[in-house]
Amino acid sequence: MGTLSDSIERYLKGRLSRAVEGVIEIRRSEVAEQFDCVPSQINYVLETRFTPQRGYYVESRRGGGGYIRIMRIYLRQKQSMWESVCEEIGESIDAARADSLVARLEEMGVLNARRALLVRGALRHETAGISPPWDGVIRAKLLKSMLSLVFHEGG
Amino acid sequence: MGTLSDSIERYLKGRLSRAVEGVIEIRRSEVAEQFDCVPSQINYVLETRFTPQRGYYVESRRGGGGYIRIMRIYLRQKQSMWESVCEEIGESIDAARADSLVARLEEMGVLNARRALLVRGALRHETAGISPPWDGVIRAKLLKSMLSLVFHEGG
DNA sequence: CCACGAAAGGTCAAATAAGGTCAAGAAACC
DNA sequence: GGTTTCTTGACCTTATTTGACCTTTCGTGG
Repeated sequence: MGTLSDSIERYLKGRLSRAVEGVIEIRRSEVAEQFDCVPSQINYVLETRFTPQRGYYVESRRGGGGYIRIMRIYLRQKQSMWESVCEEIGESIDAARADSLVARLEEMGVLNARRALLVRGALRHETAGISPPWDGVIRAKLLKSMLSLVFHEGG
Repeated sequence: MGTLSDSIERYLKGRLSRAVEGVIEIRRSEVAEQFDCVPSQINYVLETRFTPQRGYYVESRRGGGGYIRIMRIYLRQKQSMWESVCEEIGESIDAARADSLVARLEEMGVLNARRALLVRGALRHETAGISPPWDGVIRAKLLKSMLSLVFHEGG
């Protein structure tokens, strides 16, 4: 199912979710061997899927006894989360950053799969054919409006 | 029998109706091959027949392991209301018409008081300082995006 | 000390594998 | 006959995989 990168991503997230403290330490070469791929493939997965934008922090050390440490970053409570989300969106946001934000909110359980899809769909549909820099401005407005419904619903 | 596009549409809807969760993932090139046409034909079918207005959401990924994912949103009796609301909003809508639409949806129970307030707030806030005719266009996009979340929620 | 080699991980670019866009021409429909 | 919808193809953008080459760290023998 999916690409090699997807499998590695799933594997790492699986280990992370089972890890206390939300931190794991891996050997790049070991993971590469497990998935029968070149070591730099692991870097690729880390760079594309474990970014700060998506709520991960990665650090590493080279040399003998080297390692890669992956950390899950937990966010604050709902009230301040809405504020920080607004701040992150700002007056304009590009498609990639918007996507990462939606992915992160989905992983955090703020958006279920269905809503995440609707949000992504609306962002794409409503900004189609609009050229920079206005697409970013409109995307920001749409995102803030839709998420305001989600964050402020219920109690 | 209709056109090639009709056949492709029927084929995709057939697969969708048999899919659990109402989601399918296709390979554009594979479907194109099945119907012996160019790949971009698939895009045409998706753009013209699988729109949010009609209750479908499409997303895709390029590159290795790329795919096109199509989701059916079930609306039951609300489907026609959603369509007519979309039509009423159109590509642009002025503040007064937007307000009365929101009021009407609130009276009908589609929007509760809290949400109606959020929608009005977002419309006002996000179009403030934007001069005609763009305020109307943005208002329309905001309204459709927010209402899509409301209309398409639940099962 | 210090140099050096082994043991990590890092970088970058090429090759490959998708899907997207757009406009021109053809067909179907008033 | 004109308008709308469909079909095709040339060209574009993005994502993944692989490999050659680079840098950092640690331990050890001189």
